[in-house]
Amino acid sequence: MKELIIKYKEKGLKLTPQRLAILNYLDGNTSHPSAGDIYKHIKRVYPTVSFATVYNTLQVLHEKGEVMEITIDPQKKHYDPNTKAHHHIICTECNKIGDIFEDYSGAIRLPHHIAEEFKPVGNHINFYGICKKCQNLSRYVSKREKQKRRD
Amino acid sequence: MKELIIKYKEKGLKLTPQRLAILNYLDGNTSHPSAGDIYKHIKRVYPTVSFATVYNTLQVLHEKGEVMEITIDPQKKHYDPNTKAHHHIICTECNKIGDIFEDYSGAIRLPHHIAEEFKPVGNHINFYGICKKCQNLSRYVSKREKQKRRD
DNA sequence: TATTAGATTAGAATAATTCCATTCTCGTAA
DNA sequence: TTACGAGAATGGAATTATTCTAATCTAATA
Repeated sequence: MKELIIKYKEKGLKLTPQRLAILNYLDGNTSHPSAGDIYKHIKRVYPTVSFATVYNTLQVLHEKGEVMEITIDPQKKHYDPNTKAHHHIICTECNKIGDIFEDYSGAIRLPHHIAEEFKPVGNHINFYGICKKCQNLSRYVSKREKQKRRD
Repeated sequence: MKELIIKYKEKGLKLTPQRLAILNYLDGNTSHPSAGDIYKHIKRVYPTVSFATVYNTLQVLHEKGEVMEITIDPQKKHYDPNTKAHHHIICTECNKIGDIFEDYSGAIRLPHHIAEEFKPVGNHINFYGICKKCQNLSRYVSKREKQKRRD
């Protein structure tokens, strides 16, 4: 976190209280929050914070390579402050996201004819599964009802 | 396509002109259209078609396993009538999506501790790259300007 | 050909995200 | 310190994707 603040300053970015709160919330956070999750959390401390600020900050952080934008939930983006290359698994029932730090880089090379057309810049594996909790719930709760339980 | 119609009927679904138009548009389509793309196209033939019909049809097709929902573009879902397991590459400049039919299934096994928590149901690799066209364009066009060129 | 389950429609509602104009403030230079 | 200016925060409107709803229609079959 300290380093993040320093890095932030080095890049000529202003450290406002709102930004600090967002940085603090993200630091070490493994819950893969959405912009809305972050907004809700920051709002507790800064009730006047605007969505635009959250999005702006996330955009800046993303541009600086300080957060990962996760495209795994078709409803919305999620964010991950862990920028070490890794992958994710999402529960198809409750949308809970888990981290996967296995290194598959050697195993998922692009086929030649694709590499000829696209200059590769990265990759990300979306795994889909059903988490323990939902495996149990699904015995008696429909998916629609579980949808309602999502925060 | 023929088979799809038959399958469609077998499942007790009505074959309306709008649905047929959507099925026709999707059949063999490798352009990974979004719901909006499909809507725009069908509207030419059925000017009164509603977005709800497009979404309904896509949902039905998806439930029946006849189209793949692609979560690679954070802006919106894309659809792929090719339901053979495969992966995708997206151009980070123009969002063009390409297919990758390489089989990586043996190479991307879940780590044990994850497999213990999640019952696996699938996976999908998102590759990111810059397509030929954008590699050339990028010599003199900013990303913002290219954004505007997206259809 | 009448029936009806299921499909279509327009439009409203919702949700995520972006945009914009105004106001504010952090960080620096005097 | 203090004043300044670039960049940041704000509220609210606007956009975009998607879902919902209630009324109307129609494909398929009896």
